[in-house]
Amino acid sequence: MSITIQFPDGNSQQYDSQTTSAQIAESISGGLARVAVAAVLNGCQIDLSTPIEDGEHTLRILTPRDPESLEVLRHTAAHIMAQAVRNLYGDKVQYTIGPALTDDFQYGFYYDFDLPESVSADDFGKIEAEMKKIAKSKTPLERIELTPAEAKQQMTELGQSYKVEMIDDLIASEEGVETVSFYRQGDFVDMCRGPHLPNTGKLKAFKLLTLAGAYWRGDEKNKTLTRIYGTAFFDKKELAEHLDRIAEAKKRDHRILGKQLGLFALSDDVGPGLPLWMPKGTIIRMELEGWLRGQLLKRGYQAVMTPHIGKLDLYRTSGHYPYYEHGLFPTLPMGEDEGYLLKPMNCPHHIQIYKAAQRSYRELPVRLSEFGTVYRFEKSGDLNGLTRVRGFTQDDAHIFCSPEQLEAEIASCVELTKLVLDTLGLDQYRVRIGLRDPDSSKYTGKSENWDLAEQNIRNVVRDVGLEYTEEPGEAAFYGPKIDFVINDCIGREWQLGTIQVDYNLPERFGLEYIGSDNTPHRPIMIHRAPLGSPERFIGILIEHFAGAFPLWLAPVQVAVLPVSEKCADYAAEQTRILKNNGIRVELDDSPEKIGAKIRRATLDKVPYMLILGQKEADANTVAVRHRTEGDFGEVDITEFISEINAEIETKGSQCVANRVQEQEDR
RNA sequence: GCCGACGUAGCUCAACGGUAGAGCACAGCUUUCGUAAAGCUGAGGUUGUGAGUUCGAUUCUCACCGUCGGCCCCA
Repeated sequence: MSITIQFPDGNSQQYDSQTTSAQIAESISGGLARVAVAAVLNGCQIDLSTPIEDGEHTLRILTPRDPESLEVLRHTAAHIMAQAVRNLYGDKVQYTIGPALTDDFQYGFYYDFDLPESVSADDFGKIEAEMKKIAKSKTPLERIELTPAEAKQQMTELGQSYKVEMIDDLIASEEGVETVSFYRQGDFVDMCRGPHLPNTGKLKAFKLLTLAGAYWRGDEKNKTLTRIYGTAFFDKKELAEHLDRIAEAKKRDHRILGKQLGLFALSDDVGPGLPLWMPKGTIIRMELEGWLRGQLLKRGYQAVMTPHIGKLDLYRTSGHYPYYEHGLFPTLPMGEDEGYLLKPMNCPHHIQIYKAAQRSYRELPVRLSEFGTVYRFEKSGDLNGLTRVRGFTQDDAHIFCSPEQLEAEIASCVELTKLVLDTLGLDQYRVRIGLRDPDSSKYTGKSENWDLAEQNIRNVVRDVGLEYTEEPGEAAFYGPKIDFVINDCIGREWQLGTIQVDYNLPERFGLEYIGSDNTPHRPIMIHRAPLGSPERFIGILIEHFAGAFPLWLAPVQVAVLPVSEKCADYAAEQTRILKNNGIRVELDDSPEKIGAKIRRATLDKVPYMLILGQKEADANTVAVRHRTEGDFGEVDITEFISEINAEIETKGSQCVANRVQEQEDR
């Protein structure tokens, strides 16, 4: 008997029974055998040392060039780290899981341990040293397969209770299992699916990055394990580049830039998670909100305003209370009354506005919009700059419409959200459809309504041609939603825009409109927020632009920099002209040298600087300098104003830098 | 909330069991300057808060508050 192997190039080759992919690689070339990491047999990843069964197969040898190889490398790195931790902290260490991560911006792998003593990041040096020792030994990794009963017995003997639990789960799983695989490297054995590197010596570039707590199985009722994150690459240069990338990304952090640029502040005295908008940050918000208000008017929204608190009972009706009690600020007591809540959502208030008048089918859809500030008691450990706060605003609106109107309205919300992202150049987002988790009881309303709403959403995203993923369990408690999810500077995901279809709150609140048949009908609601929240959105925006906002959003659009006090009057006059033309301008009349003024304005990321000296005063011109493009030369102030106005109005698609570039090209 | 780390001047950071220092920023003076940092002088701190150990704590211990990284959660 023999095996027939078909290679990716289409060629086939016969081998003896039980040949391994390592041997096959060797038969192709010694070079391939040296760099081989693992193999893919009939689409499944296997170890190089796995003997191949008789028959016809396709086989691909993985080398560091293949993307899958990184996963194998990092997975083995996690095992080597586990062995290092065992060597240092002894046999009382309990092992749980240690997966490779290939999509994460920072981390390449982690391992969760239950440790007999506490470990801190200061210990990384000695763990890394131990890992280096293990790598240097070039110990082969050997796969061992046991029956579940044998595996369980061994793990029980070794006191590895988490592994015992995992084996029990494997046994109880629907498919059942015939074997449980382990990997041995020297005297260290860990239960693992594999595949792994052929030996530990291939791990040459790695670094431990962070230490964190993590609940066993992600359940906060369980014990907190110690998670160590690290990363690994095939060569040291890639690792160094990766670490540079992380360091570079961290410079965009909105919490650092927000402080440096004076955009917002958080004060211990006011309270955690309650951002304060400083004058320059407020400009960004007002510009963004003003633009969005204009878009809403065009789309037939009506602006409303509602108070920050409401009776507790309102939220019982909506279902927010007591379901979300853990996420609410405590009730404000009110004598005989049940008390009031700081509103965690605007929808109950908007619903009352809908209810405050009799509604006819002729006036649907009713689109009520409000930049409504809400308060949610986020857990202290969850707070994060502007991206996770306790007091924030939603660019909220609730659309009340008929079933016939619903999908067009959803589509319009998608269009608006995309317009917002496109206008700001946020093109790296993903779309998530949050569905209810069929096994959970946290959702309100009838199953038929949920099915309908989920179908409405699918219809729209398909029509619009959005790429999306469906994620059960991500729905709001009253309805499924379309979320626009964006990464921050270190790769964490944040939900910005959201569109939620809701058949349930109209029912809970008994909403109606009179149809053309002169009988009452129930409207459907859409909850939507294209920014999500200006706080979070601007937090992400700060990182997206690295603080260098486009002209229309820039807190200071033009810095006027007189070369010396001799031209102070001319500079003041030009400043006044710009101000009168609605430009946000700052005059730097400090007794600094021009280089220092330029430096200051550049660090403040002011888009345009006007350098004004005797020459410009004599010629009645301004010398324009761009924060990144440098000197643009002299121009008449009226021409400068019309150019930057064009850049402001077109949100940057037409800008002075382009004009100058064109001139240079000519 | 949980695990871990951190908290010193407005900011970034240093130092130390004997009550703290630099750079930038700030103020005053000098300089009036041409495309990313002029010079001098000065002011600025109950070392997050509270307790404990100690002759003495900012330093060591504990608690609390806050921040950061994860976990859980996210209407």
